[in-house]
Amino acid sequence: MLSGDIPPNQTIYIKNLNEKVKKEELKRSLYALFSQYGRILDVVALKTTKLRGQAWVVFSEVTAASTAVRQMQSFPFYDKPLRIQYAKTKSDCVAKADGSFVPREKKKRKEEKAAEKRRKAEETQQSGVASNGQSFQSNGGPSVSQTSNQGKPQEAATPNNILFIQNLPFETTSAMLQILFREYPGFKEVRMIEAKPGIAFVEFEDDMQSSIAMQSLQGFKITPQYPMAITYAKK
DNA sequence: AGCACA
Repeated sequence: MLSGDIPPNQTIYIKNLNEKVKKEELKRSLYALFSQYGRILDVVALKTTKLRGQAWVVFSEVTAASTAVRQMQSFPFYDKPLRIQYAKTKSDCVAKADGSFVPREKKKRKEEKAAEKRRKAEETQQSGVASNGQSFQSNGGPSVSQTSNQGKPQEAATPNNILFIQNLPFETTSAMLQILFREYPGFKEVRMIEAKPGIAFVEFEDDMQSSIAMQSLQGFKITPQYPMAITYAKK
């Protein structure tokens, strides 16, 4: 099997990520890029020596993960092709949702393993040694787990640097759209067609930049009754 | 290359 015989999982494991990208930006960009395949429950990325260059994107549906694995395979992301597989284990946020979550002991490192051993010994002989002097200060990360966003359903959406905007109020002008879209890096131009009111094309320099703008402005209302619907233009 | 949940 191409995915390295790992069974399907609603979480995808991504490697070969550009390690120069800062963690929060990386998470945001991954969220932006992958939310086209479905609702994302969490994005996990750490920059420890063991885990830099990798990330996990947790979808609410396995089918969304499958589509993402296929369609975003080798997608150039910060100048490096994504390598995507299914994750090997269930994500905590999923376990928490289905009730199977059990907080793990931190047996990641040798010292911690040793600590655990000590602890176990302690347990068995009921000695009251309060030896664990670790003042465990979690390094204050805001842990940007996205709150409930509306996920766009999963269709064969092939990324494109050109976005297709629909459901615009007829009075929308390209100048109005420019004001919105030019905030996003890589913006090139807005094109509208006189004969077809309510739609527009917005071009970016590349797929990634268009994806980020799409995610950010998805559903944006120019007027209250018209949330804009953004998809990739057809190639 | 590397599968975690600060």
